[in-house]
Amino acid sequence: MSSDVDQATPKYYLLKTEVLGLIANLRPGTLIPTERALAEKYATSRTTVRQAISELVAEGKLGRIQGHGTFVAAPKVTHVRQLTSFSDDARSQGLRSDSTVLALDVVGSDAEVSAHLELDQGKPVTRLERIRLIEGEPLAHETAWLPGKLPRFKSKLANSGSLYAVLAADYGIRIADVEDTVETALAGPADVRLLGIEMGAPLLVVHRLARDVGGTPVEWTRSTFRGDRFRFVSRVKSGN
Amino acid sequence: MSSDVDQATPKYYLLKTEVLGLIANLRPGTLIPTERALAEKYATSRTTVRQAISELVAEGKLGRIQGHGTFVAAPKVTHVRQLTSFSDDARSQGLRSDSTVLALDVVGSDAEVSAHLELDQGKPVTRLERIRLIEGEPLAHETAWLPGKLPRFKSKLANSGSLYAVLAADYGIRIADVEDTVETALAGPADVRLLGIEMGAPLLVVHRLARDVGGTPVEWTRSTFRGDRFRFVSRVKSGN
DNA sequence: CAACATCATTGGTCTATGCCAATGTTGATC
DNA sequence: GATCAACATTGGCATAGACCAATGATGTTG
Repeated sequence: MSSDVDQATPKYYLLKTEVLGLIANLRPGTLIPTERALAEKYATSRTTVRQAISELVAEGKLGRIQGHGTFVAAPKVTHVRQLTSFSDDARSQGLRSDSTVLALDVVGSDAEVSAHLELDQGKPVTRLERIRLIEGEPLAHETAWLPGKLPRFKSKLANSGSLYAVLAADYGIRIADVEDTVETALAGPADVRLLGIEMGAPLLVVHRLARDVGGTPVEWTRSTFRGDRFRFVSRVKSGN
Repeated sequence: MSSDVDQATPKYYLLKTEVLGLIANLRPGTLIPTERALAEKYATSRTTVRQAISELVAEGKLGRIQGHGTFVAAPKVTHVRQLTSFSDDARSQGLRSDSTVLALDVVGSDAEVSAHLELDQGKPVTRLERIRLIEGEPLAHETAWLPGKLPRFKSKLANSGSLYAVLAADYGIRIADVEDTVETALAGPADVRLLGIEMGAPLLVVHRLARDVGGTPVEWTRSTFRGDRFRFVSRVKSGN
């Protein structure tokens, strides 16, 4: 029967608020006190300090480097998605965008890919796996599957860097319709290795299905974005 | 020397994978062993078990209730966003949608709201704060700000439940363009209270700015969605 | 039989502590 | 002066244990 909200606020959450106040006016990169120092200052245990710090790291407010310290994080990068690709988006914001190709090959489609591309399982699909960087920092891990084989795809992609531009210019494939799904996930060892984040960090997992004018699927992509450095923006205009 | 795999992957992550295997073929709602039992079974401490379980809860794979136990979670709800609203989206999927109005009043716009609605600070705006439920379960906390006062807004909204339908039918406001930004956050005490989730759970925070045909902002909304039960879907069609 | 008090169980929070891994500094060596 | 080894510092992982809070079963009582 009793109203009972504030009484129950755990100490680690109060500490989290406290640290937020500490860093409010600090520039990105500024080191904050060590975990052991904070534990002593606020008369608590290092475990409790770590729980507070961990959540602030997961939210993108702090960063930490083992052996170095914990520091104020840089503001989030904003990313715009329309019918454009990653590289176009970045360019439109005046940001330097790069990508590292991890794999570019033709493989047999598995159950998931074939279902989305509406192909029979095992049919050849072109797989393009890339790390996407903005301002030199890895922000996303992206794997795209395209139906069939694309002749001289590698060299053409190397020139442009923009998948959608190559598809349109060299293969006559025009994207007419995309559907994105966004959900949260937590970073595992593979994400840690590829994106340079820490275990358990929140991720935005985006699946994109693109179709051409006739409604035929032409691209199925799974992208993993750093949740701490990223905002997903979609603009929709009424067709009426 | 060292066996390299042990060193690379922390024990809590191995345990996480182990538990994923345990629940792979279990129906939602099935209780898994208690934290103390798991700690004993895998010869580890309860702290380590909790770190593994906590991440699985954050990912929406498990749920837990204090005093009761830890159980397999239900699959995610899919949510479609176009130029539609929450209620329309749910209906199109055959899901029962409700909303609880927490606040419906006229307030002076603060700095953030006035900036987005392109008003002078302090100008009156209509504030509508709601909890959104699907199938009786709270999934989102949503606060919308609309420029000015809307006569008889309360009664009109009560009839329809759909904000966009009311705006169009009763006030002649037609949305022509929306921009959504999506980012991750972690649940604090207020989110815990309103959405019935646990501290530190990942959230999707969506800001929406809607404009009419003339480009005038007509709605600024901040929505907080449960990251564990939700997928954000946006469909974009080419206007070319 | 219904209502209530009791109590064991289970998750939630916190402490205190230890060792490992990565980093950066200090100082010896060439 | 440059190089490299040793060491201190800092975050990362894990243990063992304690107490609290919510839940649900058990048993008592009116």
